[in-house]
Amino acid sequence: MGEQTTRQRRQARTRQAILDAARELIVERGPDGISLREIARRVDYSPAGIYEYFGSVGEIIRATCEEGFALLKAEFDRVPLDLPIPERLVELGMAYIAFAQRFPQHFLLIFTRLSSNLQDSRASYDDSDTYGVLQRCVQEGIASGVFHPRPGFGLDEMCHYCWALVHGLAMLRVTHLQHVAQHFDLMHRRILEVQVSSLCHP
Amino acid sequence: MGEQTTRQRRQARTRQAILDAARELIVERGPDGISLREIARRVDYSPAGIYEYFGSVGEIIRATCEEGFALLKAEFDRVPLDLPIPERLVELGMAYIAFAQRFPQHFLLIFTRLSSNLQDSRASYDDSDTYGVLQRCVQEGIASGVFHPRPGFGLDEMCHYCWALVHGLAMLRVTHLQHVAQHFDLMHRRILEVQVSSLCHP
DNA sequence: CTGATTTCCGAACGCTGTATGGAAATAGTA
DNA sequence: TACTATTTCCATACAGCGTTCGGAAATCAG
Repeated sequence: MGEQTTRQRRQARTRQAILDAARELIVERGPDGISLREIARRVDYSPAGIYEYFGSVGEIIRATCEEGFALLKAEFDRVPLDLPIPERLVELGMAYIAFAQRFPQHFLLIFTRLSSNLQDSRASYDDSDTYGVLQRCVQEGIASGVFHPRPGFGLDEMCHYCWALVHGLAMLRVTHLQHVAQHFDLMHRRILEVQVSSLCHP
Repeated sequence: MGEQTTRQRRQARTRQAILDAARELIVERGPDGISLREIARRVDYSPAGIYEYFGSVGEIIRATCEEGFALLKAEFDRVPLDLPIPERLVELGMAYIAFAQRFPQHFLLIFTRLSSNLQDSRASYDDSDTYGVLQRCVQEGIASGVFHPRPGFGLDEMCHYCWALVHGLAMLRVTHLQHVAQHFDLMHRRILEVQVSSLCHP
């Protein structure tokens, strides 16, 4: 049993080393720069040796994306829970965008490569309950009477509304506007404030 | 001179055949499925022969994206100009989303591969003035007093607000929600209506 | 018909992900 | 400790990719 754990620990350490190399590679070269052979070089393995730990390069990408979701969740957790709900919703949105700006390659990997990967393996992934954070915030806003749902525009629509906007803002920032030096933070905040206020007034 | 035009016409026809093959390939296999060698096979050329017409596979992608922008512009042009401005803005957004749903591979190519392509060649691309359509519509709304700008939330912010939301809705639809059978059209419309109304009330 | 130019391709280079079969290292057991 | 079984790891090979280069073929201009 102790020996088994020794093996498992070694296995886990190697797995993590592979994921670390993958993460560095993504940061350096972007989503297209991921290469199983380059990862193998960095962890001093042969290309074939990697297959003992991951079944394909797609699995490595999936695992790296899950690490990314954990990072996003960490950004969410830094938003104070005692903030008034409208402000909290704005801050959650800003956290989403901040994540995209701080880890643009991770963000792009998750939202432009993950889904095309999954249609092959049909497997799911762990998003660290990031959507749940949004959902609970909006739900709280509705329950406390701050947000006003109407027929055909309830919790689901509100959540999708919020998610789509911050997703669009973040995505545009790291793709089409990636080379624009201007700071968008203030504009983003103003936009989010307008959106949140549109949830308040019926 | 007549002979020159003969050559130029032949050249243009071959170029178009290459782009047609590229477009079909994208539709069949998605943004990752583009292959210069497969394009060459379909137009009965050798891989090296393609380089007489395009300097790299990146150039083919750029040209295909520009074709995509023209398609998007065509969707925009189907929106009646005599519609009241708020409804017109909603319809423009729906047209954007409709384009993404009708040509998901084109949409993904444009908004997830084009920008990573361009950082290499530093070159620009023709977006068929699609952003201009949005800008003029919002501008008209402000000028006619339907939309109410405020300090720190003027034309630019409004446009970015609108673009980001529809972009997020469209992107989520064709990536993370691509396998959800449910029809999102009604939800999208409701969301856009809420957003546009938030531009009207100060 | 001749010379210049454009068009096209065969071959090669270096890169990629992945499958296979067997060697090396490690583990459990007698 | 010695033997067997399992896990770990790699050399090799295969098929694909984008791109470059040199020269052949076709087309053009004079």
